[in-house]
Amino acid sequence: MFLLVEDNESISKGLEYSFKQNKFDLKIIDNVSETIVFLETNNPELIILDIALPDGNGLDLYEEYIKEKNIPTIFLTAIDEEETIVKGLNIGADDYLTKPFSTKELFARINKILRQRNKNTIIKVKDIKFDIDKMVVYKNDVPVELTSLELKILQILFLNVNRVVRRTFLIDKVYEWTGNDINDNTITVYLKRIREKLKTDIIITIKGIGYRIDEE
Amino acid sequence: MFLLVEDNESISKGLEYSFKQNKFDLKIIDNVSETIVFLETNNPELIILDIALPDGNGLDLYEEYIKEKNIPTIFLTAIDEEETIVKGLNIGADDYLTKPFSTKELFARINKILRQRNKNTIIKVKDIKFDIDKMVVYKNDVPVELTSLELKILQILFLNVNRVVRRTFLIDKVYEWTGNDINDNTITVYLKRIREKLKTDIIITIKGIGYRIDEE
DNA sequence: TTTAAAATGTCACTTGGATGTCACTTTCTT
DNA sequence: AAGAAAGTGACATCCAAGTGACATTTTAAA
Repeated sequence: MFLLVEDNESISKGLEYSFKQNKFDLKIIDNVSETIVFLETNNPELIILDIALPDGNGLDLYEEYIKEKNIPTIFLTAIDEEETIVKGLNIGADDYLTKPFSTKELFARINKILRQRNKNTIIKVKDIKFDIDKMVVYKNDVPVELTSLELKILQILFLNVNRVVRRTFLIDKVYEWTGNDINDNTITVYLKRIREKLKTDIIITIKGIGYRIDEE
Repeated sequence: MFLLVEDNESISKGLEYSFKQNKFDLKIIDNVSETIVFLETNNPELIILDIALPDGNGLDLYEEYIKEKNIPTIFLTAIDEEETIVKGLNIGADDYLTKPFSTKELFARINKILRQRNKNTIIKVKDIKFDIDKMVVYKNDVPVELTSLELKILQILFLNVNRVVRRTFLIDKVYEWTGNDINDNTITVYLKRIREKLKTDIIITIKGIGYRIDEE
């Protein structure tokens, strides 16, 4: 099932029709908050996401609720937003279209993404490989046994290669479901354990801020 | 056997040669009516179909005689027909190529389609075989008796070979029709029963995340 | 319709690895 | 050099998955 998040009715009605023509199941939502709720219990195979929405910003929505779920996303942007978006793009897994766009082009992009999808999403940095679909980490092609929280944390870092991940962000993401107050040191300890198991130095500490993985 | 329906001789001769090179059996027909007759008694595994034909339209031919037979089809189109075709496309099972195209690309698409085809019927991992069409599971070619829910769960795992399937996802999929709240442990128990019946270790537990079947 | 067998869903219990925190040390920054 | 942030090793606790048994529901057979 596909998800379209778009508040412009002329666009959403049009796509609704085209998708039906092609026998695709398309769910349409026109605001951020409903989308968040929807994603709690649904896993669309692909999301088409407008950037400008009545109650928020598509990019933020993506960063906070979609990225981690690793759902392929196509952004819809007005031309003047183009600059903004390209920056945040996890190119390969995601794509964007500038309005106005042709349905044909949209379908072409969907095809491209779904084709890629069938391959595994693997992120490689130096001698460490993270297979997101399998949720397995390899060092020199040998699987490394990580616990679920270690995986979760490392995944966040890998999904943000070349970008600093704040400690607070990690705590938020990893423990959002529970109401527990988590000791700040816990994150430190996990980072230690991850480094220990991977025997690697790819995770850089930025003191006072967080951690970052660099690719060369 | 493959079927090419194309009236442009420079294309058909070229492909005839390429297919022979690759030891593929290719039947060539240059019009609609003969194709209809041919399909009454033959079932090519894939059809490459030109849209513009001397005595009719490839799309109509497809709609009326091919679609129902569920034969994978690649359309050949001139650029200005592109708009028309994309609409009718059963994306995934079918594909299209814009003329001029490279033989290499054509073969790539054929491969892709045939791969999907095979993948969707029988999936084999180690000594376990899952026939999706029949919905039967074999261990060393001996059918194993699974209940319907056990099958459903195993099917989801097999359709996601090499990918983690989250427990929540399993619950969603298996019980989407009912509104019942399902005990989380239920999934655990089913996994136990499946493993018991199959006497296999192909289902890997990823603690805190879900389950995964790996093909080697 | 009745009845037995099979399927399904839940419970209580176990277990070993996962998790979170502490007290302490080291490193970085100014 | 001092203070703050991050790293370390050890430890107590917890919890997710696994298990066997059982109650209930569905199905098919008599």
